[in-house]
Amino acid sequence: MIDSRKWARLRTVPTDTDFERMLREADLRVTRPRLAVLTAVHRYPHADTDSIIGAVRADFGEVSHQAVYDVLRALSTAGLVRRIEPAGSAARYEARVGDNHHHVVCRSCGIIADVDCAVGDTPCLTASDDRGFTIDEAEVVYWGLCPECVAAPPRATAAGG
Amino acid sequence: MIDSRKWARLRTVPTDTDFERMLREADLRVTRPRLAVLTAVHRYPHADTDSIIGAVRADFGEVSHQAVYDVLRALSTAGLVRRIEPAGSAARYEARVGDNHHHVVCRSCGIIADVDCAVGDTPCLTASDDRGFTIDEAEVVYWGLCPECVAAPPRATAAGG
DNA sequence: CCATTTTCTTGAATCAATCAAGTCCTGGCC
DNA sequence: GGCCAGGACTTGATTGATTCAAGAAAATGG
Repeated sequence: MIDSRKWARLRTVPTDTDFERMLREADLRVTRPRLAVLTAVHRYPHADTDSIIGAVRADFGEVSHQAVYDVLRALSTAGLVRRIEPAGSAARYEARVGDNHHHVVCRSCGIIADVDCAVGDTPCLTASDDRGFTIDEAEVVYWGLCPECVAAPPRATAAGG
Repeated sequence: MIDSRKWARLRTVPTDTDFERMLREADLRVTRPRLAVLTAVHRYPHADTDSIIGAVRADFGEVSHQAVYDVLRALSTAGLVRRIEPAGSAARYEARVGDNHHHVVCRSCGIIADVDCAVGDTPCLTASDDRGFTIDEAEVVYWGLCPECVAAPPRATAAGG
């Protein structure tokens, strides 16, 4: 299911040592499950919790689903990963943090892609009327169809990614 | 819990007959549960399913939760109501449809307010790079704190509305 | 008023996520 | 290098929102 060798050939990515350092710098204890989850999120951007559990178990061994949930929460809180929840989908996670990028979601197959914001670093923060709210983030989700689904709509609705 | 008389004094809103006409025009059969749900969504914008069930039962009588779920789906599909799902919240519904407005969500109490888009009728539809997707909608959610929560953060986290 | 088709009721099931209690392990200390 | 305390992981149950399924009831067209 996962060919990490092939993947390693294709991209330059954080090593296990990098992940360890990231955890330490975030004041998080370094554990195998955490390294495995961090690796999985980097390897499979926008994966949902279940896929991450699968990936973690594939290249590390049995880990409880609860541990993965705990780790994902810890990493999100620490800012090492970002949690996204497109309507109609379970929570998904990505390792690209710190910039304010947005997402395109395919209505048909559910696949998600990143989109840089055109308006600068903290974009869109200007609502026409903020209703008195103190706004700190503008989240943008573009909905449509991915190239594959435009060409040939798949069997079922939503999912996968 | 619901003072419809007071509410009626304050706003001019669709009457029961209007709702009936809306349903017929959408090729939906006119039933008491549907009228009740449609009324509730108009009366309580951004309410979640559970609140809608409560409102429907309060001014109509016992209705199964399943019926409300079914009706909300039918109304959403027909475009008579719009379903929104802010991260961390259950599905919510609003009757303001047809325009592309956005939402501000309070991180503390969960309350939602409408925000008109500054950029025109079909705003934000221009992603910096659409990744080959065919985009048909841009959904914007502003996150922050509502005026009340800025002044005095409430007891618990998230919810209400 | 009847037939057809849709909608509603009842009750169970699913899925994602969380809670809780106990065991295990990491990191700091001697 | 071993010990301790608090944090992290395992196991198992539970919640909450939503959906599935089968039959009863009601709405529309004739």
